[in-house]
Amino acid sequence: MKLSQDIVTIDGIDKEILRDLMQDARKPILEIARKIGISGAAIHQRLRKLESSGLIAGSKFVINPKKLGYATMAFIGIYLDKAMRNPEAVKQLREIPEVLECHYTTGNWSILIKILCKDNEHLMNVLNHKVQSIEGVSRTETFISLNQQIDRQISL
Amino acid sequence: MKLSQDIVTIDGIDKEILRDLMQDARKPILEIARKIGISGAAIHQRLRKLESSGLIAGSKFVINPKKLGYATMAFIGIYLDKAMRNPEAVKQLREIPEVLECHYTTGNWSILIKILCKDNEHLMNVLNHKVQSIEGVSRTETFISLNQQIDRQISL
DNA sequence: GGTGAAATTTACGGGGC
DNA sequence: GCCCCGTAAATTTCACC
Repeated sequence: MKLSQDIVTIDGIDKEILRDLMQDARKPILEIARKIGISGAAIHQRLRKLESSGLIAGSKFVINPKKLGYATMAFIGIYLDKAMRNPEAVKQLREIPEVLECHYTTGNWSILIKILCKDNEHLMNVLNHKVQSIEGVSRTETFISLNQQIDRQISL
Repeated sequence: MKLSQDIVTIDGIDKEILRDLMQDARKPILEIARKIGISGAAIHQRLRKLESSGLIAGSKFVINPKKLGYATMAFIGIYLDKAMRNPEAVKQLREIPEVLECHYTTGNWSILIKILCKDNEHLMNVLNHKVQSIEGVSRTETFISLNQQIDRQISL
């Protein structure tokens, strides 16, 4: 088991395996094996090593939120009164299911969040009744994503 | 086959299946079946329906970028000279592998991107030599993510 | 690291209810 | 919409090189 701070080195075969699975997590290992030209067992043990190294964080089904009526994504920059209140504010942000990401950031804001709502009215409700009511939040700046053109992971 | 604009309605069993697979795309269907208490075939045909409805967009292996030395995430607001140049600018942003997301946004900027680099120096290089050199980009504002506290999908 | 084969478990599809 | 069942395929582990 590698230590958490270690950097993992991978070769071309690892990259090929990961590229395939990053695109489709349920792609059969044997199919990848046939394509690359090594045995399924070899890929299996490479994956086990990559998992235990921590490079593979997991796998996810990806849902299309629009199909559930969630069509409004927005980024919200948050100004906090005191930097010391940050952990408590994050804890409360975590309780808001519409919040998908939360970053401590450099620059104007203390925190930047990504939020997913059904529509503008829903967004307004979340902003006014949930985000703004968190203690320490003094002001917010909202940027609605009119259209997401790129969405991908790190390229190997 | 449902039309693209249709909203999909799902019941509690669908939610349970999806919640499991959103957390681990390789979780065996039979395991989910045993947990829920219905047959694997039932889950199988529910998944087929959810896929053809477009609600399931796919599946992904999730990589931990820090293990490859990518430790600096940043959001960059981009001002463009002319709104008409947007499609061309996005096309060029797509060629920059460090760019993970790209959104047309309301507010100050024309575009907001999320970027992933190894360190601050790498980020500076991408900004100065790749992003800033795109025609139409007049100014940028950078917000470095010091720490990402929340990262999740829509909750069902 | 890799192979190849055996054993186990899953995925998949049809027919019935 | 779900179950049972048969077939095909995938996963996983093993001894061996």
